[in-house]
Amino acid sequence: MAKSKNYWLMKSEPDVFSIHDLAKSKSKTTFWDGVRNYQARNYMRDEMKKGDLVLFYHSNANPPGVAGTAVVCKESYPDFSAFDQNSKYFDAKSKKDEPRWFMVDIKLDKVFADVVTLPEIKEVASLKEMVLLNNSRLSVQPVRKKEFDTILKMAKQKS
DNA sequence: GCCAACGTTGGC
DNA sequence: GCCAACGTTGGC
Repeated sequence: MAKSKNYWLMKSEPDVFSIHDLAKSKSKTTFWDGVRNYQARNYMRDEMKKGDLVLFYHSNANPPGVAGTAVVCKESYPDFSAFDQNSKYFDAKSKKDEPRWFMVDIKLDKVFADVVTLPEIKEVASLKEMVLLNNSRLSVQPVRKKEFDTILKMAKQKS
């Protein structure tokens, strides 16, 4: 029996790290450092599995929206930026022998020809229950398969 | 740049 | 354990 995949949405500010930065990264892969929210951490640490699919969301962007997809290619391990005093993500409370923050690696899947924008997502009745629309501040969040597929379809229709 | 929503911190 | 104060996120 094939194991079932989980679906996620991860937010990044394109001024900091956009999907195009991911496309330019070595092996089109990056580590998702800097998450300092317990709920988001728990999803990454406990539930994200290799092969899970991710909607790559541009927050604080014009327009905000889903810019493409990625795949989880390495399961959770300590976020080493928390140990680095020179990092803006440094957290003295995260110890190497007892890390507080975790991250995963993701690899680019597709860059959408056009961003599926937040206003477009808001217009779709079947997407009304997305965490994105109901807990706008959570930067790593689960997405239902149906929602993931709907957004892929919207991206295709635009291209 | 504003500000609503919400998570975190810390005094008590 | 409550909750006020504060900081951050993120849409607009």
